[in-house]
Amino acid sequence: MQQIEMDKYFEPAEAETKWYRFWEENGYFHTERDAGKTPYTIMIPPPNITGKLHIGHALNMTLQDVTIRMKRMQGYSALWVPGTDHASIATEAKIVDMLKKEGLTKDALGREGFLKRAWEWRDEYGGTIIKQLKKLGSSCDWKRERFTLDEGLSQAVRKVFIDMYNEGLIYRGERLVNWCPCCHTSISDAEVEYEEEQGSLWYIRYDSPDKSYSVEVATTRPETMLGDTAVAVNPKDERFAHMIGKTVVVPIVNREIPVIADPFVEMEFGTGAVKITPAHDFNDFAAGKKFGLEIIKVIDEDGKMLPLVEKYAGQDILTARNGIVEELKTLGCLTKIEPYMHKVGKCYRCHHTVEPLISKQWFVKMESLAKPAIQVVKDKEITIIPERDEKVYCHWMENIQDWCISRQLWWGHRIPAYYCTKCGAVHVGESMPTEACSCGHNGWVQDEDTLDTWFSSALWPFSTLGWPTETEDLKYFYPTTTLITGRDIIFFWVARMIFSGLKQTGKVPFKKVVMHGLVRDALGRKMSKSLNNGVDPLEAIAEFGADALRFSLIQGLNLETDIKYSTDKLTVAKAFINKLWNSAKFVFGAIADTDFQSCDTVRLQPEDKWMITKLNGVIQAVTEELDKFEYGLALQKLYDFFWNDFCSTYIEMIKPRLMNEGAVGKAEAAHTLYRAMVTVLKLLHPFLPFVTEELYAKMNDGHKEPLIITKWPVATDENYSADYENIELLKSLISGIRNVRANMNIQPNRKTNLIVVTATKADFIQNATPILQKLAFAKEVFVQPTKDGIPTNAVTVETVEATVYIPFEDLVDVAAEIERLTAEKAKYQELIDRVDRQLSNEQFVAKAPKAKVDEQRQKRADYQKLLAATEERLAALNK
RNA sequence: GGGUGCUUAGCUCAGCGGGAGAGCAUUACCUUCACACGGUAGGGGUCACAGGUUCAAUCCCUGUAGCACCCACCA
Repeated sequence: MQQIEMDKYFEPAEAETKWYRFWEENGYFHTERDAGKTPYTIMIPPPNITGKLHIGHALNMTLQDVTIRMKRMQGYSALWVPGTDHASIATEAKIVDMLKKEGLTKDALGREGFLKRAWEWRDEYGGTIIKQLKKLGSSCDWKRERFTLDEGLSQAVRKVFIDMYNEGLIYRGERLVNWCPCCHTSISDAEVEYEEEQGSLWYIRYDSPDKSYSVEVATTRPETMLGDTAVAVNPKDERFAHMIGKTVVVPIVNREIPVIADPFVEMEFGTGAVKITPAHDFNDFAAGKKFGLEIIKVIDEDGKMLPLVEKYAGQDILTARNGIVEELKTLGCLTKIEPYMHKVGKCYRCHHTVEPLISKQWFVKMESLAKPAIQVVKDKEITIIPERDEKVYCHWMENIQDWCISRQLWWGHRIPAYYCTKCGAVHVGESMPTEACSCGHNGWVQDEDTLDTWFSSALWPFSTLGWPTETEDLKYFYPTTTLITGRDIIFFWVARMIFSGLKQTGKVPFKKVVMHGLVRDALGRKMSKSLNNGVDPLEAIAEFGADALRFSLIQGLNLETDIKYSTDKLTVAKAFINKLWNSAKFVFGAIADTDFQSCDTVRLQPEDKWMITKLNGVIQAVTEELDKFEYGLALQKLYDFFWNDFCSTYIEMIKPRLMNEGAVGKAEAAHTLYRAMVTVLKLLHPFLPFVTEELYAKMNDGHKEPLIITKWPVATDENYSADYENIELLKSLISGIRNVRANMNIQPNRKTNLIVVTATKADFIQNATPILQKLAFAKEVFVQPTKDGIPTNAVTVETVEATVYIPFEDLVDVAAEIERLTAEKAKYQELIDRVDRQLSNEQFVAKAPKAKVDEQRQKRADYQKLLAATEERLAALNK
């Protein structure tokens, strides 16, 4: 056997740079339409240009890359379109922060100046994130990289807005919206997160004008009372029946407001009466509309008090709240304060408390869009994986409210709406009207607002392929095949792509959606800056390599749950890669030394056939698991196969043949070894692209193509079940022998003769002598059909088809062997008893399937045989 | 308040109607010619709890508890 000159360990850094450049420069990531192939399209969830790669991106990218690399190898026209998202609100906030450090503000720069800075930001950080995606090994088609603010995508956005406006699906209205006073913009319902917070419940008494009766209300927000325009009670509530239709007076502002009755009021909660502030609460807004109440704004866009009462004007909410509570105390209207835990809406970007505010905004009418979007999922035109997320999706879609799409931000797609500066008439179109308004005035101004960032990403699957132009790419690659994304953006993004795709293209945007969980730390906590428990993927790559990071993210992965991640997983990954590296070194030596290509199947040995059988099994299993997006199981099956079957069993079994000149089937061993190694490299390539490509390049077998574009393995129909069973028997003999030797404390360097008694497997066992010598520490192996003439002083290993006798010579303790056999005997007896309990149960014999009953009978016979043999040995030793 | 899911070895996770599994960690032994980032053998689990269905339940059904996530206008 030749020794191959190879580094002791795989060096990731060098290989990663080398191979990534090689793949990219040779165009292996680039995909063109090919009528002879089936397209397989994945659109990247475009990362924001706000920051750097985090572990969640690493997981998401790895899963997409595993899938696209397999599909590429399977001969699909595999396209993975990359790109980035302008992320309006998040990016704008970052830029504002940056300006603040320079002593600048948005207003000081003006819209144009601000946008110039924003584009500079994009050029810098958009490039950074792309470089980092490449570090992971992502095989995206970079020639097709897109950005949500690209001209093409912007045109798609304008067209959608204009068309839907003309259809009446987009409208402008003055409504109560979620307002973030920090980001200074409206946000959609989906962008509000609710957090538990310790607050108080204040009880306030509202008297009637003549003080003949009064009503107490309970509120978590006393400051909004300045805008109260009614008190509501439940119509069934007799406590308040006498005052329904009458009035009470709001303290401080001394406004006389009606007492109204509506079933939405919970009689049991608080006092059973609720103050109505239509301008600052969704529930109250609805009630206000229903009862035609006046809407009085209390709080402005900055979260400051409006001048309803002079002394509170301009105060922030909490200051005003304290003042008002004090004043109510003085007036004697505050009857009780109790602590109260409640959920408060927070902005998902900046986590400031969201303020419901009356505002004129643009909305998408959802009802008609939601229905078909639910239908395609129910009809399985779109398969959501894991399946249970289907329910989550449908439930949300069925209860969807209109989508507020306008944002009071500058960074984004500006709304293509123009207003007459005289009469305010609205014109929606590609550009500013040149003609006069119907009022006769000719002066227009464009809407200042931009669109929700998700409005443009909703179009991503088709806008990236050239839509609204009916391009050839669009026809070929759309609908896309699979979307792989985190569960956290199911509503923000996945849902909106589905209804947008259906509406704009008449087709589903993708056929499958694969959703994965969040990456958490080892204790299951979210990774966050404040906890400082994050794992930096770039650091992990620097220390362990991109392959190791990818492996560590997939190992033990399931799509249902969040992923608990710890750096221990990187150590496991590194050990695996090391094992792969060294096994390859061994294989290269074997094939360099042998005319392995001249394999003759006639000379294949049982262990070769066993290996081929196992190989077919793993090819099928890995392919099936990956097609089900069971990445964790696919990798686990590969791991087990590679480590146990390939390395520990097969390589060890063929070493005697490879080491001996002229051994029977030497070329066949080398060939099977080669065949298995190539298959392992191919199956592992999607998971570990760099080390597998490096090893494949080092393999001196005359191949021309790099691994990335070789054919994915397919199982053959070779059937070697008899040989397979023989090797399984041999394995159990070997482990039995090792077991008793370890029990007897026999050192490995002490070889012993083996006498194998077998009526059925004599030839096979005799031929396996070199394997038994290597793996079972045998000196010589004698095979005989009966136990005639076997010496009494021997240790035994019993199997159903063969018994191994290991003569003692001098070192073995007879008493210990008797003890061991006694334990064996008890074990067999227990097994027999268990089977007997079943077989003596008439119900079991009568009702269980016949095959199962036969199986148990066979088991009993086998155990009985082993028990008898053990008893016989005991009797002999006891003499 | 509703919904969904989870609970299997110290940890991360498989499995699944008929003898409890893997990896890591741990114990003992071994530097044997690919690999000590290795090898061999071992220890460790009333498969959350309580009922039910069944000849048979870790696996199916119901309930309970704990945990997680999602949704929702009880002020």
